[in-house]
Amino acid sequence: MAQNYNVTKIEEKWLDSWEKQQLFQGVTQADVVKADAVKTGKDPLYLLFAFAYPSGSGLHVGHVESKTALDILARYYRMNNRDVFFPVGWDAFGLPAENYAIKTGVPPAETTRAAIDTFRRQIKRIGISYDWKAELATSHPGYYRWTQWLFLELHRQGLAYQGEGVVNWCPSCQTVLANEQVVDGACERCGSEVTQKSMKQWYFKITEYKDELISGLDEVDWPTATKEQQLNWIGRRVGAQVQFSVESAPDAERLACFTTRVDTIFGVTFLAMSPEKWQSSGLMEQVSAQKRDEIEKYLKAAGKKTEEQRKIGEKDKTGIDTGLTAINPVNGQVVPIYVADYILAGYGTGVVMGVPGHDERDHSFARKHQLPIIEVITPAAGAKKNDKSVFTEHGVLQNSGNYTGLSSEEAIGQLLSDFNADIEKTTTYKLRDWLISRQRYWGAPIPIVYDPDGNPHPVKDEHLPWLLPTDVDFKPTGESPLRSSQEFIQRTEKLYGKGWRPEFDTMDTFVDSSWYFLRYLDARNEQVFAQPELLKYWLPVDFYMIGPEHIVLHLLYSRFFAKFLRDQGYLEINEPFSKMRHQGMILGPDGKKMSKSKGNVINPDDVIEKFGADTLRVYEMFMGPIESDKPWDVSAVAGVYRFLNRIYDLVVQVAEGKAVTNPAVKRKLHQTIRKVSSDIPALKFNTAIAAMMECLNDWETSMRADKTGITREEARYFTQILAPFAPFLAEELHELLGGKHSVHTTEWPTWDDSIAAEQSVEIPVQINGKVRGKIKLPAEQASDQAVVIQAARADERIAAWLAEAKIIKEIYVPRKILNIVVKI
RNA sequence: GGCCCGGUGGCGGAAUUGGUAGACGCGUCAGACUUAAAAUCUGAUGAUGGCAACAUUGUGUGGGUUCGAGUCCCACCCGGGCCACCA
Repeated sequence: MAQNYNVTKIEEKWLDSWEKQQLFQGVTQADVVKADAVKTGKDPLYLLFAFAYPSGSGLHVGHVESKTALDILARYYRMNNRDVFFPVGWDAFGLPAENYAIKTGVPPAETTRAAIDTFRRQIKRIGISYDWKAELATSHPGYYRWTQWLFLELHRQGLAYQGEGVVNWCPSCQTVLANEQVVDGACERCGSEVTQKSMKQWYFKITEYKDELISGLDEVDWPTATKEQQLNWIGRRVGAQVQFSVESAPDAERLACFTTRVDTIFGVTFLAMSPEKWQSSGLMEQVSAQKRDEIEKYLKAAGKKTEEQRKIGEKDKTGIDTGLTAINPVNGQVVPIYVADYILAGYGTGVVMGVPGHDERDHSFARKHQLPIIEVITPAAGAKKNDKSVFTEHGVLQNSGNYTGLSSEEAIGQLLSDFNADIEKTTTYKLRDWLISRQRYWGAPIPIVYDPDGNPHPVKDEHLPWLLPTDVDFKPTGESPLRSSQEFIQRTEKLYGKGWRPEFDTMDTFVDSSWYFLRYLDARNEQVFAQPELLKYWLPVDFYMIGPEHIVLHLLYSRFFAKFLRDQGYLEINEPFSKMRHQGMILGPDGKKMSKSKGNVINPDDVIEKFGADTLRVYEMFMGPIESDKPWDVSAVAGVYRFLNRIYDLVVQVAEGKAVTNPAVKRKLHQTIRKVSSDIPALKFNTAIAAMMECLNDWETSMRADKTGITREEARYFTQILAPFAPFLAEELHELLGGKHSVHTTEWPTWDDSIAAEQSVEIPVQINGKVRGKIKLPAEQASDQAVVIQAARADERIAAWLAEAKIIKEIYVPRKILNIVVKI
């Protein structure tokens, strides 16, 4: 009877053998690649997995899922004669290692190295066919030397600049955060409340590419949701800027308001300025002395508010009347000017025309401050009214002078042309420049030095890599840890002169992780970040698998770098990632997100120990569609293990000889090859596995019945289509069946449609859309409608249904269904 | 509040994109083997009624289009994710 095959022994045997053969390695050597490309004429394929942060807890089942999925593609395409590049690396800089260092004093370099070693061992153990020769880690000087080079390139082009500004400050991490890293007013990483602080920081001018970052999305095959989120983040809005002059100070600069709804301009009953805008406007001078105190008080209170409190303010819109008034350029209406903290400083102009009739925020502000509310838009005829008190959609203008009766769209166009001195078409964006300075240790040092007068200068090329010092105190002080390094300061003075100081901040780790896919192509090159020939040969990335958590930032930044490098002549592509998909999350057996505190974590090592890596891989691929979230099912894993054991059992029987082809099983095999061959490129791994299971079931049944099934050669096809999924078992079985070389270097089997074709067809027969019977016909007769109808009428059950009825219509969809429409 | 996914047996999920709903796997039940258990094998398994053939019903809800709807259209309900005082 079937005995479990010795998983551990087999898997370890092949691990060893593959390692010795250096299977799948070495493709990144420039000369090899060029020679290969010319000689073989192979079609290059770049498969990319979003590299991981090597956390101390090691590989989890989620990693296994996405890595296996890509590995299946890599193996499949190699067998289909594509030149596959499938690299691996580590997003090794980052906070967890530094926080650990703060706690224990163990340098991040050490913990990171240990973590990488663990990951590497685990990844090899599950048989991922990475090209290890291209392995990289962002914390390695050989890598961050080029991160620094990239910074300097941007600097040279004026796209890396220093700016003083109010920044998000995380008091717990003791660092500045990018806007993108602030979630609901809290630090994305540690959850502490973020405060505001004014500092001098380095920025990358990503806004330079804002329009191209939008239009480029048309070129790529990405999930629409991802594109939407990118668009949402860039936040392009077309609207108008309306100039309001200040009535009480005719000489003062006019106030520009951004609005997407100029059509509501007759409904303006006040102007509102953000506190920040007010402070920089100089309007305070125009205000009476007693008002001034009140306003100062308000500004102070607003400045103290945290993001969280501002949110609560959604319901309670505070603000203060400045006593100043402005003139509506369209109708000359005089309206009061308020300072209100619900106005965002960073969006539009920081001044808003208040239209309480048609904007919910303005509405609640107006009610609180007893300002008039004018209705100037009504729903268009036929349009549905929603029951909200404030009508915020487009409609038809009312109480709007000459414009009354126009639609919103018409009015916007008219106003823009009638008032071109005061109303100007404008586009605004939410996207801000990227703040990259971090007051942290474990990151790439910003390659800038300051002269004794405090002016920044780029670190000279010959001084790269601008090494991260090691003699630092990790304890957070609110200042950059690099300040505590004697070596760092001495180095700077030695190389640049007395009184020179290095930049003490390091770069946001997103900088490291947003160009690694370029470095993979030539990871050991010390002259350039990658040779042009290699970049040209491999780019763009053909398929990128990435977790949904990196949708916005990582992709935006990577695209920005690619476009920048293209403009500098290094790349020829517009978009770095042609096709992208996201893997779903593997949930615990309880259907909840895995977490240590819930105790529902599945450890891949345990599964490997019990069932082997093949079972782990096949199970994870069988769970369901790759992009959806799915819970772990402990007993279903055993089902996959049974499946693999049954394959082993059958193949051993075949290898022992005496196997004869059973035409039905052979047909099934060809159908299965066809199905698996189309499912893999479509990422439908679960149905590919189901098809192999079906094939095995037929094969097994036939073997049991009369010792027939498929021959040794045909069984080898089966091991070949199994190989991407279960590389260890497939290799073992292939050898058992007398395969000369590794199954992974064989050519993908082809199927024969004529063998795969079914000989007889079963056609369901419906009466009025309900299946009442089935008829079986030889395949060649099934396309003849007359024959099919005749056969259907001859069928006993159908005849009974037709006896009392009058046939109205017969619809035959060849080989699929016959529907007889009758009247009873 | 906006946008994006999704809702199919006891469970994970299939369904040639408008053509037999429930492939495949898990679980459950019954049986074989066993002193027994595990493992393995065989069969059954959406629900309701029936000894059975079979009938009715069934893909979140209510309508619609169609010879035919899980699939398309309209309205709604529920769950998940992302964004959100963005004017």
